[in-house]
Amino acid sequence: MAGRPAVPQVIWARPERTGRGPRPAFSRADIAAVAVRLADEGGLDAVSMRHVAADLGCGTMSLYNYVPRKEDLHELMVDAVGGEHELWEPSGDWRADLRRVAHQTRELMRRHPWLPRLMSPVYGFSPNALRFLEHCLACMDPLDAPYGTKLQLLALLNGCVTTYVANELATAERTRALPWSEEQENQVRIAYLGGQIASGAYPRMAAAFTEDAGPIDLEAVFAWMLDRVLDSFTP
Amino acid sequence: MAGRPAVPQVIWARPERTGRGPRPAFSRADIAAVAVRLADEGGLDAVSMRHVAADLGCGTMSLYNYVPRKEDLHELMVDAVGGEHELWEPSGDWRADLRRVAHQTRELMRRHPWLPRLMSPVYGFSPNALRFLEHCLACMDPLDAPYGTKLQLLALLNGCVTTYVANELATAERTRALPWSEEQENQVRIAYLGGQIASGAYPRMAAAFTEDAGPIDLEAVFAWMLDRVLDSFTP
DNA sequence: GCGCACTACGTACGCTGTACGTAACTAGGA
DNA sequence: TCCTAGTTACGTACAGCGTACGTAGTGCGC
Repeated sequence: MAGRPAVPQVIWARPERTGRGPRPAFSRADIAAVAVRLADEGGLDAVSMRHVAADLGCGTMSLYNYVPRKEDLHELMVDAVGGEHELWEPSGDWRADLRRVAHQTRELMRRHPWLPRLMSPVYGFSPNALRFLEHCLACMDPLDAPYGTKLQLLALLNGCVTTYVANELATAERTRALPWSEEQENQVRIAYLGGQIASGAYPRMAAAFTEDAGPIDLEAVFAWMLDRVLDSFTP
Repeated sequence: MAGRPAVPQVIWARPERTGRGPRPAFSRADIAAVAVRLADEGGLDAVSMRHVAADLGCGTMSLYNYVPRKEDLHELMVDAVGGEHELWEPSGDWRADLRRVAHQTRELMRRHPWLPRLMSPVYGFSPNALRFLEHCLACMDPLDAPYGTKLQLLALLNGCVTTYVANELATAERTRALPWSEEQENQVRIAYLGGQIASGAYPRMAAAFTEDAGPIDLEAVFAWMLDRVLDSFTP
């Protein structure tokens, strides 16, 4: 009715097996694992329906029986690596626990550099995302605040971690597909930037870049950021 | 030499006009304006080399004389809307000024919902980005801290704003291309989520969703987040 | 045992970014 | 002043993408 409106579907609401017909040759976990491996090895661009199907050993269009749209494949991938989160018994110190969560998330994203680009609040309802959220809320049990506030803090924290790691990884991930090296690219960019700064139009930027700073300790900056966000939270 | 290594280029280092040959029919600003309009109207997917060229009124491949790679087109777009930032004389209250910057950035992203997806630190050296950074640093002149620290705070602030707005916009932007309505999609997702919560496996999530919360005030949450990040900063 | 819902998959369409070749044009050096 | 080298303009072509559709074949529920 109404033409062909294509009923919307959340892939998690679909049963993996309905009973009728031949038994499926693969599980969702199989498919997600293949897609994750492809993305880890060749970047997100290497994850195409054709590649995943070929790696699984089936025809391209067969994959559509398991994954109706490519976006659902992405959702499977995010959920699959979300399962790598280690969940522990909360210690009673919610700040320490959330710090640990954040560091773990950062490690997860460094293992799977494509993850930040796929992160989206609409994926927040996958099975492993629900387990993760529940765990974070459990860590915050000692904190006396409404759940709404806790969820806001979690969103803020995860947002900061995501952008931080995305920035960390942006250049590397971007460079992967380029025909020239990262140093070459950086050299050109720095040369251009140097010219702009030398023009005198941006005195503070110039000062910032000539400032005697020493090498940046990414770990320290990350920890600094976490402290900013967590320690400031006094409900 | 060395085969065809294709020398890397930052588009800003290329002069718009070299002197030789016929005078170009368009300026970079023209091209950026067209691309931005297309993205505003039809989402980022509507920005293809063919569409932009057609809208400019030239052949597809002619566009490559102005924009060597599609990524450069994105860089042009980010820079162009960066020019919409209103820059003012710093008030002396750096927190208030940065708050104003953040609100402006949010408005900018709501006008151009594709912006968060294109935001990347490698675009940070475009002309308008330099102007913007210089302005932010000027706002922070009353703050006694090394420029390195100021830049970290700026990165943190911009990161939070970006993810916050990205989350705000994700569903809307995502829904644009779907053949079914946003309510339909949400209904399906909520129904599924309700089933999961009712299973009893996620007691805190269940409590969070049954909590008497009232409607979320996105403005208030945004302001709350800014206060968290800014007020916590005591060098 | 019948029928139907499912799996499997080849073909095809429209779209993408862009490499390459060719023709027209114009400014700088002789 | 003319020549020529570097640019602009653009059509063609290719490889790859997501996926709609049609056609077999399979096995569970009735």
